[in-house]
Amino acid sequence: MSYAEVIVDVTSKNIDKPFDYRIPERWIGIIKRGMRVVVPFGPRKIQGFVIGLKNETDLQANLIKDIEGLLDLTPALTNELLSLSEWLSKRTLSLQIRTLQAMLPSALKAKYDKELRVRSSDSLPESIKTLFADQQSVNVKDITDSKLLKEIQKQVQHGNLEIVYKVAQKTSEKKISFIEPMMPKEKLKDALQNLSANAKRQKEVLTFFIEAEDQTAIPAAELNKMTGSSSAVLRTLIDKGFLKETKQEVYRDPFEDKAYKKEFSLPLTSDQESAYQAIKKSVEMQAHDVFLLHGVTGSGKTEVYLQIIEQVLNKGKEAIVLVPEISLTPQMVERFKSRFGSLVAVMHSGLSAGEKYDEWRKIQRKEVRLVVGARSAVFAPFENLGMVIIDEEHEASYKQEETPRYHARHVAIQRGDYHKCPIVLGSATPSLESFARAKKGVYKLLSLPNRVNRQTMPEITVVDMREEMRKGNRSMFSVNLMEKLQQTLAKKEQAVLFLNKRGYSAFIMCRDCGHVVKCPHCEISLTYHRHSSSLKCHYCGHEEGIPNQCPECASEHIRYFGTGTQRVEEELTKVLPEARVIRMDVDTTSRKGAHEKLLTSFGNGGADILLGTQMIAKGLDFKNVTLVGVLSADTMLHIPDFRSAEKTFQLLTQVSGRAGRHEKMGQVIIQSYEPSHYSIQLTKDHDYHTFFMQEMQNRRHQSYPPYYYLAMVNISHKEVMKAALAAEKIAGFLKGNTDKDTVILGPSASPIARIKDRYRYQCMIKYKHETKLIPLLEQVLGHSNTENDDLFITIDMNPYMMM
DNA sequence: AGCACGCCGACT
DNA sequence: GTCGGCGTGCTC
Repeated sequence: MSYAEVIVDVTSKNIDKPFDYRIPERWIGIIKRGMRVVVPFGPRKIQGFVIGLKNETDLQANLIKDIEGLLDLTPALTNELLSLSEWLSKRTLSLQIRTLQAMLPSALKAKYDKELRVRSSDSLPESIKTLFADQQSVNVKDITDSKLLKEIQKQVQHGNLEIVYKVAQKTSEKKISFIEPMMPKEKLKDALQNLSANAKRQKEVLTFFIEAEDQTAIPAAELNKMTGSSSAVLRTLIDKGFLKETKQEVYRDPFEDKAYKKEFSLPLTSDQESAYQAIKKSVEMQAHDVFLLHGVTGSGKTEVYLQIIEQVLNKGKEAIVLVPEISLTPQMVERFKSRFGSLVAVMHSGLSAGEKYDEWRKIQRKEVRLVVGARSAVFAPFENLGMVIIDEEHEASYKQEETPRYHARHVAIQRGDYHKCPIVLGSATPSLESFARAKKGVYKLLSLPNRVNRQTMPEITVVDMREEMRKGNRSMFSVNLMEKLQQTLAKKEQAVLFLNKRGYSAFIMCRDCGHVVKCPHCEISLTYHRHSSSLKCHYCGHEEGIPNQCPECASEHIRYFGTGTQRVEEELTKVLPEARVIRMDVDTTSRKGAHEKLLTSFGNGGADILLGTQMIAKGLDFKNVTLVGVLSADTMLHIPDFRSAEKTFQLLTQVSGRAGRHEKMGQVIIQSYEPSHYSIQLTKDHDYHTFFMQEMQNRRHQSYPPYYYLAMVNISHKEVMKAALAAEKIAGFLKGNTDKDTVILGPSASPIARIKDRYRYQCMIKYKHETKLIPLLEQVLGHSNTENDDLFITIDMNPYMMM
């Protein structure tokens, strides 16, 4: 095979196809599909992925170029992942290079450098000679002086300078040096004698090796610590030929300082047992079944996962467990680590690029057989996959909101089909899509309707906040919640207070005219940042100072509104001064590890009340928590999203589930301004089924999923008119070319009408069977950013974000 | 996406 | 005359 088909690292529509390259003689048989290579592309050099090998090419011999470098010795992508990338590109309408990159840790992304080298220094001007005074090559990026750049261009043309294009990967293996003696002890003793009298440190190092039991290599850092030496001293000894330095690759271990107690299987309840048996059967038959494990909060889904994984591993296969933003649930990691020890790799957003890379390599090298991770872990390069488990399958974070806009559930099922293995979706509040499929028999439904150890579900009380208001209570705590908080504190038990974050980020408002400072580039109000004492835009990064007077009415009565949690905390200390409160929000958890620290502290009884947003809704399991308060249940009901009721129900159920998970009975207070809304009432009754039926009716009437599929076309342009016009045209085109039962909504201005000075329009497509849709949308996409038009079009198949 | 080539206005 | 602006077109 002397030619390779290469997908090159260029994000452009017309480049998104395989380019043929000749494989140099020395690499024939070495270069394989899935390897990353360096190829010449036009005047530069770029990274590419080998997706195919062949003996012939249709290309003229004079046009073809040689592969110039190898970036992998073993393929970074398996054959399965290569075809998965092709499938995914088609489904999500994204460039194949984007899907290939999405499958790899960001450390493997290419880093490009342009360097200057001198070819002949004879006629170089002084300005350039000084550049090269103390170095062989100069990075073009470091040169900012435009005069100098021009001179350089001239010299390049004259052939006196040359540009060298470099390709490397972003982050590489971590290597540490090991030191070992170069000679037997006897010789070392001689060397020691001959050292000069004041070489104290050198003597200590040599003595160390003479006295050491064996002569094995020891990490330099450790050696330095033990002998009080330094790298300079070691360097000298190495240069003298007494010692040898070798570099060895090590893993960055994010869990280094943690010991995990080995834990064993717990006995299963009969519900758990029958779910377990059903999945086990499918594992044994190597059937590609999709299970929906519907288990109420506290029903022990995780234990089922753990035991079924054990089965999979025992069969010599591998497993992937997806969890939503895992860094938020250290308890979960702990359970997997303590059950499966070093067989587990962990992949989540809290890890550095290097740490993620190392975890990925453990998978690639088959050193682990199980991955626990967030969305992207669904691409773990296992070749003998036996199962994918998606915990909290309804979570929106499984949908990637940048290209490629894929849903991990979709990818998991596709992989399961390839490997002929079962997929398990678990949730207390399944997404409507999944539950509907389970009812239709497309997925297999398994139920865990009871909590383990026969605990009852917590008692939920809904408080009407309008009523509180009428009674003259203007605080954010209802009388009922206050009483319960006091009782909980008196009993030395703990409470969790949950605040729906939306609409509660810190902002600045004029008290006279109500003006809120907005971003000049986006249709969104600016967020107040205490540390920098400034206003920032979360969409474009715009930052400005805090005004002394209202820019609208010049009033000086400008008021700062803290984040919801800050305000609640303030009020809480006023009404319950004796309570110890831990607040968890973006402010208090931004530092690495802060999250876990706060949770551990709370778990150890370091506080009475845990106050927080979304991040405390999931996976927390504390014995002493008996009260859960939801301060404002309905803030999410009013966002422009057909899933808002579903999301509200899921979130409230999730939060309520934090109460009374162990021996002590739990209770939940939900405060609401719209207490009769079905998503709140049915949370109260723990009635998922009725909620499902009710919500399905709404979806049917409005032609939303799961009755229809969705696709969202987003159109943006710097000029309102051009954006609106293009949107109009696109909608017209789609209306004219789709089936009768396809509904085209819009175009309409996006809920956030402007971001980064670009006006945004959207157009939603609801369809049932639309075979022509993908090619149609490809055609639409073809008009993106052409003719230097500055028109951006993006398409989201199956959108979760309507903004 | 970059990068080079190429064709027109204002400068040492 | 030349420098340098950015429109156009190509990349195995």
